[in-house]
Amino acid sequence: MTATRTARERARAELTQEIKDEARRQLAEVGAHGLSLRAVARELGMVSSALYRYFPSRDSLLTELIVDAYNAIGEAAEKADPGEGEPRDRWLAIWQGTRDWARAHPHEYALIYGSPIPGYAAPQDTVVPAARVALALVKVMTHTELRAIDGELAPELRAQAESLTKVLGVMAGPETVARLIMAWTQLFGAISFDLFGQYVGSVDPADAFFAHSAKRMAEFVGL
Amino acid sequence: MTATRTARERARAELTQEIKDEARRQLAEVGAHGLSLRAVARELGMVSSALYRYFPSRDSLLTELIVDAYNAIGEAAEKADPGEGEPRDRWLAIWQGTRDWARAHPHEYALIYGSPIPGYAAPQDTVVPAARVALALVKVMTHTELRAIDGELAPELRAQAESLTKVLGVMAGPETVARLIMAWTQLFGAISFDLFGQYVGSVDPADAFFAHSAKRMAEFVGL
DNA sequence: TGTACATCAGTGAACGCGCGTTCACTGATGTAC
DNA sequence: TGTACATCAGTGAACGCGCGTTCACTGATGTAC
Repeated sequence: MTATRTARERARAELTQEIKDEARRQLAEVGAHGLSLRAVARELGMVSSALYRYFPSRDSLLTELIVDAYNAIGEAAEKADPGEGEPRDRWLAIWQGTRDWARAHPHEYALIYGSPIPGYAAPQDTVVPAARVALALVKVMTHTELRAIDGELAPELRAQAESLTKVLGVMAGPETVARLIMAWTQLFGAISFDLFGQYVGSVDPADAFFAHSAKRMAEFVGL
Repeated sequence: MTATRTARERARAELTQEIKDEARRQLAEVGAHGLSLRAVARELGMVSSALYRYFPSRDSLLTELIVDAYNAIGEAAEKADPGEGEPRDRWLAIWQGTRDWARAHPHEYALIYGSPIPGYAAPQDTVVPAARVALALVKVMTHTELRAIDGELAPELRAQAESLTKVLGVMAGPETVARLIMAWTQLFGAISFDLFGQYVGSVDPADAFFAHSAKRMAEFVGL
């Protein structure tokens, strides 16, 4: 009976989700290092050993949370992109959407863009989700007539840029590719500085400054 | 007897230093959250309660490590600055010096520029040391004829920039000040992305890319 | 210079706590015939 | 449709561990007269 088997499987999927949700909630309070299986189980009214039916270890739960967070911020970036219209407007929308998600989920953001967790090695599963925001930005530039930018590049950087050009399929010279990576760095640098408190005393609140950065970096990459 | 009293005080100062050094060493292995007073004491051949003669609590030890780290990276930036010559060269030297320190002390860097530690509130003591790198960059621009840059700024950002102009005593318009903050963000954004592994798959190793960023941001702020 | 006293560093035991993970188990859900 | 068996979810006790902090104490170092 497929229907009955599905019932058990559905229950399993639901509880797996509930465990992750509760873990995310606790993440917000105590951070990644403080996340405790026992506390999660307690909150769900289960005994701690029951969690091992769903996750083989604490690390595997953490890994799933990390992958989920990358996907969530990536999806936020993609959904913010109107997909048509002025490339510059699309670019700005993606910047805003990314920042909005980060501000709404500061601890999940810290989980993926903050300090690495010592003793924890990011598995291969995180590579593709981690690239989604960057790819959303690249996508805007792919179907666009870019202002050509020249510049001298060190041979090492030129090689890296040219290799990226192939992978990304972006129609741009190496200088532009390098600037694109700078823009990507600027995006997350600004979000991190804002969320981690470094702008206190200079541009806090950082909304206007962030919007300004988004514009300047659009120009900077030739949009 | 001043000499004798000094002996005891010197012993105290030395042990305080040894405790901090050992704590720094362990920080590199287990991260801030994993730093344990008992482990530090064990390693120094003391009993854990003895540490309380030197630090009233674990948090106070952490605070000192944070302040020390800000001062160390600030000093690295200041020492890298030749103090004379072409402003652009000084700018590049400061960028390199800052990154070099960060790469040599990745965990101390993560302590100050990584995720905030949940439940830990940075005390006022960190504000001044935290500004040293930024101030080193500002200093280069203070005694320099800058290329004037115009641009539209949102009123909120304009007000923040003008207020900063006064505090920093920098001879530059608000657009330039905003760009300076972007450069500062770019500097630490790039270091963090490098150290935290986000450049793997694109510009790893990041040496050439970082040097390139330093140059482009120098131009960007008008140097 | 010598003695009585005060300060301070370091000890060792204890308090009370939480953690990840394993394991043998019970009872419910699902499967095969 | 009914029965025998297999799978799976969740239990509860236990293992072995480390943590921050307190407290009464001993003995050495420094101070005042």
